[in-house]
Amino acid sequence: MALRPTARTDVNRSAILAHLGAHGPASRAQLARALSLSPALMTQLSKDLLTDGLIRELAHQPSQGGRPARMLGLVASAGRAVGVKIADDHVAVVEVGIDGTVLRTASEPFDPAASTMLAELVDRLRRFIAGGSDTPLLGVGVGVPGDVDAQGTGLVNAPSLGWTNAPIGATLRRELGLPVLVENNVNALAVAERLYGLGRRHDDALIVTIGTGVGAAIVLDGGVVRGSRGGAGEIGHLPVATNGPVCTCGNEGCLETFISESALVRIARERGVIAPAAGISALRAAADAGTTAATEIFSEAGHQLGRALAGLVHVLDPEIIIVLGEGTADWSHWSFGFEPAFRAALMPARRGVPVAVETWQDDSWAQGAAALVLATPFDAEGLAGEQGRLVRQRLVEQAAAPGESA
Amino acid sequence: MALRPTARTDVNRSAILAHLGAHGPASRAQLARALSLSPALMTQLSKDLLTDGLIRELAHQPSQGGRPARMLGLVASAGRAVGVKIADDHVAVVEVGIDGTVLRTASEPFDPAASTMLAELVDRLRRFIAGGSDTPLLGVGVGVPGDVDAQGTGLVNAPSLGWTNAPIGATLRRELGLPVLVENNVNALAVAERLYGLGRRHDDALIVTIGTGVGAAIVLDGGVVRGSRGGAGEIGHLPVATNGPVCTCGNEGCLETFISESALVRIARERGVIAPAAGISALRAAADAGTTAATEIFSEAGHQLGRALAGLVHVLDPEIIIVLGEGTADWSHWSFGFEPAFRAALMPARRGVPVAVETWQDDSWAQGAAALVLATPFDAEGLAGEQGRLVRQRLVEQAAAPGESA
DNA sequence: TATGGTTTGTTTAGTTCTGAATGAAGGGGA
DNA sequence: TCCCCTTCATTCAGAACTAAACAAACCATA
Repeated sequence: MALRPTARTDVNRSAILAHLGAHGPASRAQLARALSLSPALMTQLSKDLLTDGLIRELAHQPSQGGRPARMLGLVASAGRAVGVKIADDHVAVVEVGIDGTVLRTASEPFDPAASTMLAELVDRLRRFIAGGSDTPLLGVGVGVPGDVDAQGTGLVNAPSLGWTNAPIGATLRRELGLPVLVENNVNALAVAERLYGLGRRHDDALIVTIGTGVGAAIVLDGGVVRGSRGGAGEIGHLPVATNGPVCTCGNEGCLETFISESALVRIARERGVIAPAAGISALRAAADAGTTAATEIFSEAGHQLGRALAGLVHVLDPEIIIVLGEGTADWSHWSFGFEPAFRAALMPARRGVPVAVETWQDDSWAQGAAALVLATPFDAEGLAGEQGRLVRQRLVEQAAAPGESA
Repeated sequence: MALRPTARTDVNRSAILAHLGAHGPASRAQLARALSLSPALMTQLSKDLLTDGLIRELAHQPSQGGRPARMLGLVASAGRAVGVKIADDHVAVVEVGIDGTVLRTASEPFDPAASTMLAELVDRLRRFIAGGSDTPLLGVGVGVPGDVDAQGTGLVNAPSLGWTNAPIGATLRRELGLPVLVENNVNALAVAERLYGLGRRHDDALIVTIGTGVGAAIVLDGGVVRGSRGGAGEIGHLPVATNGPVCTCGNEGCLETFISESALVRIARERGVIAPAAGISALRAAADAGTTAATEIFSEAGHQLGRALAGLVHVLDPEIIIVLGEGTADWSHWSFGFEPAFRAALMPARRGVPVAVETWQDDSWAQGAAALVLATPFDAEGLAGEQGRLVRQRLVEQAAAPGESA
């Protein structure tokens, strides 16, 4: 493919801002190296950004053998973003600063199958946004448990929510008058992980979530893989056994039927480890208390996950596997089965692939969605399309004239 | 002629040439759209290429509502490339024109485990190249059954050849004095498929080879995925059964233990379908003759492959699956088991993914390797690195001064 | 304390590329 | 036939970018 020099300055100015936001203050020389731009251009661009009030000069850094670097830092009030996580029973919303820090959170019950669903969603977001600070709001990121045709369009197919071609992006955009980016929730998480988490240092990573279900996002050559219809990363329906429980998808032996939360609960009930009406918390408590039958259930799940991920390491050759999600709270129990199965199933040449478990917070999903907005400056290939351009535009415009914010 | 064309012009000039080679003649406007360049720049670049004699103006095309397009086409004598396939018992070499057509082929026995292996390889290539036409030779592409650190470096790890960090790229480059690109053979095939085959119309594809082993290459967002160490696409060791035959990698239930050529032969012998000393051709003959026990073996292999590929469709969300390799000759037998297993294992939303079986020729592997050289112009991200730059340079220089001294 | 080396940042001159206006060449309807 | 529309291609002013030289600030070492 040829280079896309369209709107280069726009992309480069934003890339500087994003880099400062993601990696903290940096010198002009560091930025030039990181973004593959000439020092000459960095001088020019940083001058513009300084006069626009988007960045400012910080203290000098001690010399590293030559002239000491004058650091550049973001002006924190330059912008903020709103992230939305849509689940099958609630909506979580967060407001994050341009540097990725969470400023405000909210969570409310929500019925995605209701006919008034879209109006309700708009209403909730309007109220949340109204309560925010007065720094420019750059846009809204939405994470959904399903396939999204394109981030900028935001047409969602999510069987678990009962959605078929739900026009989330277009509707929110029209009603809120803001740039809106919609993406699969695991992919959004991967974007956040790449900006702020461990993925920052890895251009090829496999990001796996465990919780109510199991999901994955694929980072290759620094970008999150979407696939032809935005559906890449669906590892829950990898066949891992020739005969096994019947999955919701109609098949036997899907990975999900062994390791999803409901699968663990089902197994625990069958084996009498927990009461017929008890749930995952009972199983977790039993395992934490050292009940062998309970820890075995987690360990077996870890075993299945380990084998499946080893297969994916062979297919994708990532540098690292990063595990996230509500289920990571029980990782100590999973790892008993995971580690031996994973390592044994790997070819010798791949046996060194590290597996990292990131700390998980309640609002991580929504934070990931917000990262969609804050990541747009990196989006040179136009993954976010027109909406990404609008986000960049708002960042530059509103900072230049901070008076009328929507 | 331009005084000092920088990297970007170089890339764009080459992108034009590659597009013409891959997709046939095109108008300036079409090229501008395809390569995301402005029409203004296309005018400039095509003028340069015309005066350099690399392209020429063809006939007008009938109007499509406006001014008719004046088509531009490659000058066929602008260059050629050599492709090398290295297998565990022989080496195949082809010479292809800039438009991808095979001009000449050769195949000789070869022992990759011999200590004189590199010298032998150089010798064979020297002799082959000496017999070629006098159009400029742009470079040599090498396909190997193993992991390659980077196309331009060409450090190969190939257990099946007994190679550990074999410096194929550096050695050939030094000895031949030509740009050399080394890549995993399935990845090279994917590059060719993307340039000349069905993959031309698909930015996200899964390319699967069946034959002595089973392999895959992943095309995402238009590019062939290499993974962190050039090892992506290894699907032979996906775990597909909880207990099964022990694989050469030491595990149980790898896909390869069910569907590789040696696995089929082993099963056929166990079941008495073929004689204990007979091989794959005997099994094939039996199946072609309609022997149920033989067709069943293929059908079972198809079943396993179908389930595994369905899993990968969920993970990668390709637009299409393309099947290649020596084994495609028996596809009619495979498909009995493949189709139902594949379709059934897919989630409803993905059930429409087409599976295409491409015609296979003996020299397809080597042709794929040659495509590495001819594809370098597309290589904006520098996958081929310095060697790619050299290929482009040769293309421009040699065409600018054909025959004369430079 | 000079001297040379290193890293950072700026300036200058010149190239590459885009946007917008314009010309070129044809189709189709009243 | 004339007029408007579409698509293809070129021209030109100016923006974006780079390379290369230079200036600034600091360290190390003799």
